[in-house]
Amino acid sequence: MPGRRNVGSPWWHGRFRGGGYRLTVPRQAILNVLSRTSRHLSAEDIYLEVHKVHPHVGLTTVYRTLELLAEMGMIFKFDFGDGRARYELSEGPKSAHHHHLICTGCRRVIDYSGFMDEELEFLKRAEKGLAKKYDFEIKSHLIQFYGLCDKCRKKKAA
Amino acid sequence: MPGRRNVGSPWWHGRFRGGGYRLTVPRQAILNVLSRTSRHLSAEDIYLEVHKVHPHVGLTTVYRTLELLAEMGMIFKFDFGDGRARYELSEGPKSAHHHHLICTGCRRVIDYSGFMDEELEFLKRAEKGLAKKYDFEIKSHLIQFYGLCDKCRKKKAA
DNA sequence: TTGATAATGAAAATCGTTTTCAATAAGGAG
DNA sequence: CTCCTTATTGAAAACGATTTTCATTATCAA
Ligand SMILES: [Mn+2]
Ligand SMILES: [Mn+2]
Ligand SMILES: [Zn+2]
Ligand SMILES: [Zn+2]
Repeated sequence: MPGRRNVGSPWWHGRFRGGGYRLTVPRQAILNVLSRTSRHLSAEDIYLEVHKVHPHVGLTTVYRTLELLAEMGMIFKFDFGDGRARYELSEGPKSAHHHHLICTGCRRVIDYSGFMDEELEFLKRAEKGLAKKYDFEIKSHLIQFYGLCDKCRKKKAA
Repeated sequence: MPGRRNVGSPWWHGRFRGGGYRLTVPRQAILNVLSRTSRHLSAEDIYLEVHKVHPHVGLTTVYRTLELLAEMGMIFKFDFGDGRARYELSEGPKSAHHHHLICTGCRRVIDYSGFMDEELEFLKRAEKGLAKKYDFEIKSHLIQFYGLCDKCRKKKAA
């Protein structure tokens, strides 16, 4: 039965071995949760989700794992202004480079991935200019738009 | 002695009267601190600075005032990733629209105000496209670049 | 199978920020 | 100017997300 051996061995296994890290049950569970959702989960959200399958996994471990994954560049950590950090997978089959629209009325967060060509153009120029002007090497960027979603705009009008 | 009357009556006085707010000693002191610096102060930074002149002003009042000023749009509140909010005046004689370069090596924050024409171009297109695609009305934006400053880059090379 | 040690979990600690509540003071009315 | 309403304040306590501590457990290379 060839091909059966690697079932349950997702794409991220190699990343851990490389860094000298151990691939533990909590870490796999957390990565599974993150890879299944397109939402922007908090540490507690993830803890609760993991808890359904692995009730013994603690919130502390969730925090530690998220910190590690962020260091490894496997997840992004965001501050959308509601007092808790939120996380999402940075790579993998599903996720693509995107930014966020944040509704200041209802706190809804919308993934936004259009106009990446314009953005790339802007970033390329900025990167070059900033490197020269401030002797600063850009590694990553954060772009967020704040405003009102359709529902909140209609609510306001009423 | 015409012209003497308004000494000590800065440009922001009118903003308070308009909103039905009282222009108190702590609020003026906080605005004075913010208007004198180009740094990105935390609530405690501001508290300590105000404390030199007005030792009776409490940290609680600083937090409350900062919240009010942010609501009024007179200051911006930032998260540069060091676990505390940082503030800067959003308008006034000195400040101009700008964004931030954040060194992930030493946490230094550099004000960046070049290439605003490119940015404006990008934002204009994004705004229009997002309004149509997501029915979302952009009110403001946050752009931050992360990377390594000159000193940290040299340190790393050594 | 075994040993070194990375990783874990429960509880306590941390720390920036918010809430509580009685006392104070800004500023309009008279 | 004086009085009065009430917005504002300050000290202390509460809050809540995140981090630290430390004894126990589990990973995985040998
Ligand atoms: Mn997203
Ligand atoms: Mn700035
Ligand atoms: Zn909304
Ligand atoms: Zn640096």
